[in-house]
Amino acid sequence: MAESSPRSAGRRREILMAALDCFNEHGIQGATIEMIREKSGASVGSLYHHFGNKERIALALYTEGMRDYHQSLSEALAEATDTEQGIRQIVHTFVNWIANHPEWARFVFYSRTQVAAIDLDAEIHRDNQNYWKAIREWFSPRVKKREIKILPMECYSSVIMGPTQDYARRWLTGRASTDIREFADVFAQAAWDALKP
Amino acid sequence: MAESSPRSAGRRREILMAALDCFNEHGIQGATIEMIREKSGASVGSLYHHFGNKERIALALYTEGMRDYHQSLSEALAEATDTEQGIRQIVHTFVNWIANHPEWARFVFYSRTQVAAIDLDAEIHRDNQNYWKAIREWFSPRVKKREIKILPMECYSSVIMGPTQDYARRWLTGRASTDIREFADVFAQAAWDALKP
Amino acid sequence: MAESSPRSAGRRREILMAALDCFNEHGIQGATIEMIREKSGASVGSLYHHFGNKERIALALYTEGMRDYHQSLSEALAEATDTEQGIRQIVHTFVNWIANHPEWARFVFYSRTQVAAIDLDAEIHRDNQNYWKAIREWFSPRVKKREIKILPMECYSSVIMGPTQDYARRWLTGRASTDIREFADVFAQAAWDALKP
Amino acid sequence: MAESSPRSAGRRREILMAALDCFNEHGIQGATIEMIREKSGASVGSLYHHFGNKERIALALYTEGMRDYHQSLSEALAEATDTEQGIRQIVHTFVNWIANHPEWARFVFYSRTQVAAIDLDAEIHRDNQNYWKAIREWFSPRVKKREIKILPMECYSSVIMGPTQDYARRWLTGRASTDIREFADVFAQAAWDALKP
DNA sequence: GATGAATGAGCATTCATTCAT
DNA sequence: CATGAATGAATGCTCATTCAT
Repeated sequence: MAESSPRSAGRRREILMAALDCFNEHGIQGATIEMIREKSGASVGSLYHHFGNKERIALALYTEGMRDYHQSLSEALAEATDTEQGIRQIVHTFVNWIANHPEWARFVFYSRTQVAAIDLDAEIHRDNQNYWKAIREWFSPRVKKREIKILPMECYSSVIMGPTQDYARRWLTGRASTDIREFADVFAQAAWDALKP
Repeated sequence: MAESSPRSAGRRREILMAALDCFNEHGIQGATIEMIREKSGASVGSLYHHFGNKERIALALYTEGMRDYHQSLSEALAEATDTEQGIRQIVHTFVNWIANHPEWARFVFYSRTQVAAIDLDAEIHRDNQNYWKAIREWFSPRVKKREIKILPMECYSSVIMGPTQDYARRWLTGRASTDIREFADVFAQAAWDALKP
Repeated sequence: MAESSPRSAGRRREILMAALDCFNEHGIQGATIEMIREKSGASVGSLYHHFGNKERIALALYTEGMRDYHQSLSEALAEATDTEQGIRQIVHTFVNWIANHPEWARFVFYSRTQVAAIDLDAEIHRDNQNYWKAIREWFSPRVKKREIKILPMECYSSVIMGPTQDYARRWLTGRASTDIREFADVFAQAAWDALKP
Repeated sequence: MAESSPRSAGRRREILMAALDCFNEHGIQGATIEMIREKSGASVGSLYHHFGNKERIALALYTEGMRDYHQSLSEALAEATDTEQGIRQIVHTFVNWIANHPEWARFVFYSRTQVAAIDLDAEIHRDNQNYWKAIREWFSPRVKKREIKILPMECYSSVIMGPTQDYARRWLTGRASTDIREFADVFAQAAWDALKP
């Protein structure tokens, strides 16, 4: 009663975390309610009480994960003093977030398509727009001042994040073994090399 | 590229192509035998006669897709005279293959994890090893001759293919609209910039 | 007809009325506690506090509905001076009650079987017996005095009420559109025609 | 293969008959697929193979039942030479059909509302229109020739069938014990009394 | 009296797979 | 090689009911 029922807040989180594991191990479709139930310790009814259906658990997971990442990035960009440092920060923030939340990162990478197909509300889409708006606001003036090389608009994110993302996918699925943090500088450098005027 | 092999003729091919669409639209798990049956025009019995079970349809699709791509790449590398041209060829070959087989590309990108979980035979794994061996054979001497910048081994493929791959994912799922071929040079340049000594 | 009894006041009545709508729309089995909760504005706990379970809501509804109708009929018969007028009164009272309480009438007609299966207490059965006893007491002397045509005992109620009841069912479910009151005389006449000696 | 697979025709019928019993005993909603499966001896999959879902079993049952009854009535009317005999035939045909197919009759009477709510295709509605059209074609000329008393159009069917229907409901649910056939003449007479000019 | 989170048995339905023809 | 009826384990989800606050 005091400040958000601790009981149910706990339940909700327990369910979410159990679902994260299950979805990563079996995919959203492959994971069963029963698996999530067993892992979370909640009852089936409780699962449905809190989320309504399986897809909405996935949606909540995706949304919360992305918000957490977007938050980290915003804070990093806010602190970046010059352009080069900002670009490097983008890569480092990404790498750190992945390393700190590998399960969440895996889910977000590998379930984007499926989750997007679910998002009736277009909640994710809205979140995404806000995110890109913030990114653009940081970039625009720097492109104008020619502190960043001119590229087709649609290529920037791929050029900056592509290598990191590719390695992250491999690392998160065990196809690459070296901790991604060891390569953060390599990828940050690659990004800046590709963008410096 | 060769004329369709006799094994792939008729019914078999129809089923495979129908399955490709279904898997891309619903995922391997989400697609049902009934969907594939309807789209292919074959009967349930015929599906099982040709492939044994659903997973093996996915496996066949993946294997054939990858082999076709590997073939293209081998041919391209064989023709590449110098190192820079080779690196550029890698990107261009990738881009062209994606543009010529978008449905197949989508499947291969988005179902890798699921298919890998299926591959009891480790057939894919073997194919992959052959592929990487060929790649290494092309690269090694050029790294030794210092025609390519020294990077941690595990980073090369991410640095070369990451941006292209990232854009390809966005394009194939409709999140980016400009034809990937228009950016082939941009990504080839980025790759070479990152690797030139 | 008396002012709502204290037991029926407030919450209890709100729940009953909400349940009536829900039962009519979805049937007793098809209506859910959640529907009744939403329509009544009460909480789940409150529903159970007042009625114990879903079936007992239906039972209460049926019992109160029937008692109200029986009451109307008793009063009507008490005022009937001669036999023909009495028979006509029976039909008119029925028609009026239906027209004044269409929702209640629908429930009572269409849920009789289901409610009967519930009535552990046989409360309804007892009510019914009292009702038929009263009817018989009004009829018997008139049959003896030959003021009513002799028919097999079990046929009387069907002959008197059948046409009205049939039309009522059709009207209450929208299969007939003309207000049943417009035909009250037609059906009263048919009843008397069938019974006059 | 010869003339409609006897195997599956049998299955279909077995399922239908099992469902009829279950629906009558528990209502459409109350009957479970498991009950029908057990009683019919078919597998769950077979049930769904033939009917698609539970509601469509009910629909098939209703449709086939009504068609059978409509057929009987058509034949009876076709043989009726004069008007009085025709009216009596309507009642007798109804009584006989009920007595010969009591389970089917119960289902049709007590599930009409629920089945109507299911009938997306309005198949029943179409059947019904054909039925009423045939009835009207028999009646119209006789009303014009004044061989039948003038009543409001919507009242005819209630006046003719109401008493029989009311008794049938009571008999089929055990609230009346005398075989309905014993009263066929009583109800036929009542109908003709109400309609003779 | 009121509230609503939690429970879990029960249900309709799906779908990969088999096999007789 | 082809067909499609049959199978039944597995699954997502519902909903009456309880009970701590």
